[in-house]
Amino acid sequence: MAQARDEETGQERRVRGRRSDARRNAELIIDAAWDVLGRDPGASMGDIAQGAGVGRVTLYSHFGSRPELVEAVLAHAMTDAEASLRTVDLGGDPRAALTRLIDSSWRIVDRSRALLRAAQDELSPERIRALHEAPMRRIHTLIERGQSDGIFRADAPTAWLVATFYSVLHTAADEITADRLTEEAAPHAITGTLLAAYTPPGQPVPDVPPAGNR
Amino acid sequence: MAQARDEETGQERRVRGRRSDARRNAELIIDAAWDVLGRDPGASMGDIAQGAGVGRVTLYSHFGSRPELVEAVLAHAMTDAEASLRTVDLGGDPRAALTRLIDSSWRIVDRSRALLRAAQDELSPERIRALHEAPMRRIHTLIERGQSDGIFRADAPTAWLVATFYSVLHTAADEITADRLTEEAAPHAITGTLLAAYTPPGQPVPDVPPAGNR
DNA sequence: GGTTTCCCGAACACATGTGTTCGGGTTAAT
DNA sequence: ATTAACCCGAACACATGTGTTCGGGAAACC
Repeated sequence: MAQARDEETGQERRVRGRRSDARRNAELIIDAAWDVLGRDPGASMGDIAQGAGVGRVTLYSHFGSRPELVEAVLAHAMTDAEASLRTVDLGGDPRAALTRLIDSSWRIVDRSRALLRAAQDELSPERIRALHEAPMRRIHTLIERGQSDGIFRADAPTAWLVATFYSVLHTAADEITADRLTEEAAPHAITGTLLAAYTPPGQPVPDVPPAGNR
Repeated sequence: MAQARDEETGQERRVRGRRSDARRNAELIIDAAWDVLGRDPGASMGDIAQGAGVGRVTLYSHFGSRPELVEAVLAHAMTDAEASLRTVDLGGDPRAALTRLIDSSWRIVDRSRALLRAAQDELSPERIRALHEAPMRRIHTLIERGQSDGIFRADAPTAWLVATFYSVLHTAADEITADRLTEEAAPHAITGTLLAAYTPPGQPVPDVPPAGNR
């Protein structure tokens, strides 16, 4: 009794005895970790504590180890992403839906790229994939619908098209970082590439819809 | 005088006084590093020395630091890749040429993926890109030709299509590692995706040519 | 066969990070 | 106002890695 699932970490904690400043600090730490790891995937626990304006000991009282913290941060980021993607209408024409999804996804991917790298150094691939599950399911479902409608190519597994989706988004993020792609040009490049990649053989590649009515 | 560019590292070394076992050890070390780092990007200098059947001190007498070694290994791998790609005929129909290029590239990418990760932890992005220059130029040239022939889409920068090429190849490698894609299915998936992604808007997506006459 | 070059284990100095313990001080809760 | 929960600097133990020094022994070169 007197237990509940913590909304962020999913870990069980006593709620009765949890003081308000402790709860606030846990959030400060997660936010700081998101920020610091987002800039430098190799940042130390000390760096993160400092970023949160908190002692290193305090940090360890909330998150027992580095992997534990990284996992909490990634989970938090995925929850955020899910919340943002939930507002996107994935109905109607699959191609239009895909375009909308890209528009509201690519910045998120861009921002959490370094964090993902930190996670890859600390967490197992299975764990990372599990944490990605919620947002990934949205994409998977959309692509699957497009495939059964004959709009997206069905001669490749859905999982492959999903992997391609992430791949292109991450590539765009890398190209932006390297200053070979501007933020303005990114959505057009991504959308054009993916709409084409998803077009069934024999069918014409669609034009990228203009930045309006999305 | 009495100096020459070392074929592998590009570094200057006295040639006159270089004993044969020393030269052989340097090669052993590079080979071992390729192998060990290819399995674990985080492997230590000690691990690599052991893999080469050589003392750690000997390793340091050949490569002054970890970044120096990693750079030499990556350079060696790129030279190898170049040699392999040089045999590919990139003339004729750009789509057919692309297919041939993929067929002889994707395994190489698959095998040097972990090494690339090691390099990313040690070398600057600019340095890594510079080392990739030779093989990348082949792809760049081919894509550019396809674009000016109207076969590949020209509404995106050549650099973006090149980035997409690498991206899809690396994704396939990841999917193979995760057992979500078989080695047999990989070439078809990669080729199908890239041929489609490169098709100009309005034109039909080509079928993937069968595994014959390449 | 003499000389130079190279090998390489042992040991060292150093840096950096993780995770824990201690103890006094602070703050939220009732 | 009292109590229990929490903060947090300092110090510690530990692990792991890098790069260097030393010195005897082995191998290559002429």
